[in-house]
Amino acid sequence: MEKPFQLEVHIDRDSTIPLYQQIVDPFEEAIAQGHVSPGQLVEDEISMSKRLDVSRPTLRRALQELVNRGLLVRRRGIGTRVAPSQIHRPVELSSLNHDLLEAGYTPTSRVVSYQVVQSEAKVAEQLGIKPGEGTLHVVRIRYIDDRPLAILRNYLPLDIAPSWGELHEKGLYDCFANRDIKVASANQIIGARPATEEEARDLMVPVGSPLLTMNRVAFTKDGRVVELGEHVYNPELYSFRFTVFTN
Amino acid sequence: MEKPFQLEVHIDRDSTIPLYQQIVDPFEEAIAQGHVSPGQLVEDEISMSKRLDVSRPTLRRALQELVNRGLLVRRRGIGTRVAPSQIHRPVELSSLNHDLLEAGYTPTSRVVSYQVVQSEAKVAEQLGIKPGEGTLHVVRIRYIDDRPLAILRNYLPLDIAPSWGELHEKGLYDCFANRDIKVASANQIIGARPATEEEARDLMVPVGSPLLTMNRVAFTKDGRVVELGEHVYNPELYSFRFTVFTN
DNA sequence: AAGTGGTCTAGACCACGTA
DNA sequence: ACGTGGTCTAGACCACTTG
Repeated sequence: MEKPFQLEVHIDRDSTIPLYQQIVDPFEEAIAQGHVSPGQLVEDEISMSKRLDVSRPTLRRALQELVNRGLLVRRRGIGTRVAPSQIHRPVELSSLNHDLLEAGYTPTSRVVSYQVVQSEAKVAEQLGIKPGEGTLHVVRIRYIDDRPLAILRNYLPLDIAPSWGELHEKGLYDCFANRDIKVASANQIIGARPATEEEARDLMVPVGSPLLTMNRVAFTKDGRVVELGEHVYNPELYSFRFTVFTN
Repeated sequence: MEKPFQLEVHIDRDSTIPLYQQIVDPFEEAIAQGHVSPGQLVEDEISMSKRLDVSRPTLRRALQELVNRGLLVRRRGIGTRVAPSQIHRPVELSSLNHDLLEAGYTPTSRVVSYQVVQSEAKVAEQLGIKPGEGTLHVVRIRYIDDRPLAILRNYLPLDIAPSWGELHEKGLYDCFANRDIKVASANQIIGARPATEEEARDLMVPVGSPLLTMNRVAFTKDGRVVELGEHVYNPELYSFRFTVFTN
């Protein structure tokens, strides 16, 4: 007999937060905090729905969400278990950026260029505006512990463009949040190429040394383009980590 | 008045395929085939559930799945629309690999090394075996149109290791499929670094030129590690493209 | 046989946006 | 006021695994 994990949570039926969300969030937190061990059996959905006094479909919706995020594994006839730790605790590896952040260093950004330019054909097409129309071109350099980490080049629609001062103080996405703009999805392309002379100077690396590149087009859920990014990273300080799920 | 799109689909209640799946798949196909325009309004869920003779929760489940995949956008009080094309038709850009595939060239692989080795500490830890235990180490070179595209280095558990001949004929994941092994998730790390002498020779690029690297640990849904990959790509021929959704 | 998760139903009420 | 999607319920039946 294995003792199943019972999530301790109080459901507030007067809250505006959906019931399933009131289960998902604490459960995710419990896993993140290590209050449940990876691989541990979880209380079955019938008991849990009775105990928390929600309907089975509602509880199932919560559990399904956690399965989608890779935190739970369910097997018919067997039960529900917390996913093995490796899956939701991505490998620690060599990214100085990550190490420095863990060590408490804070990243800083410097705006090195901020100007409205006529959009070239390619940029205009991706932004969904006419070629030649104005767009804000911003170049920032990101540092961590005073070491240059990346050059961030962005094209932004003028009507949602953050001010210079705003950008200097906060990240781009914080500026968006202040305008109630939520990025819902983004197309990304990751590649590599040699550093140009200017990039080498800005990042303090040899000319021609490898750079990690990321091009991004970000959308709101309505499909509006809000950001076009062309970023280059020093690969000795930065790498991309993520978990993919197959369907 | 805008005419909403009505999905033409026959629901087979005797099929073993779930009803919602019988809606998801054709809908996805209809969007991929361009039978619906991006941004086009979709029939509301009440009408659609009546028309297809399924319950509203069942239809909602299908639509929600399509929303999760970024194919539909729903707004309360407004309706459901096909997502803008940019979101589900990722940018065409400079990847010779992609171009060559489109042009009909077929990729080939050559197994350059196939041997059982004692696992080093790091490899053993990631594979979930004891250090020194045996593991199959495979090195392949992938070509496209006779140009070397990538060096694929893999460590595999011995009990699911494909034979040399098998690997030569098919891809690694095809070999897994033959053993009824389904990869459910993978942790990936993408970075860049200079080519070593050996890599430069294999990929026919200058020593020290930029390479795109991808390290992957692949899991079954039970959390079992089935593959450990250390791949390097010629960045002039290959890049990673994907869409991310924020929650 | 018993217990698990997977699918499906018919209906209710609510929140939001438009008119 | 109306129509849209969002949430929730109580219960049914099925498929799979284990004892």
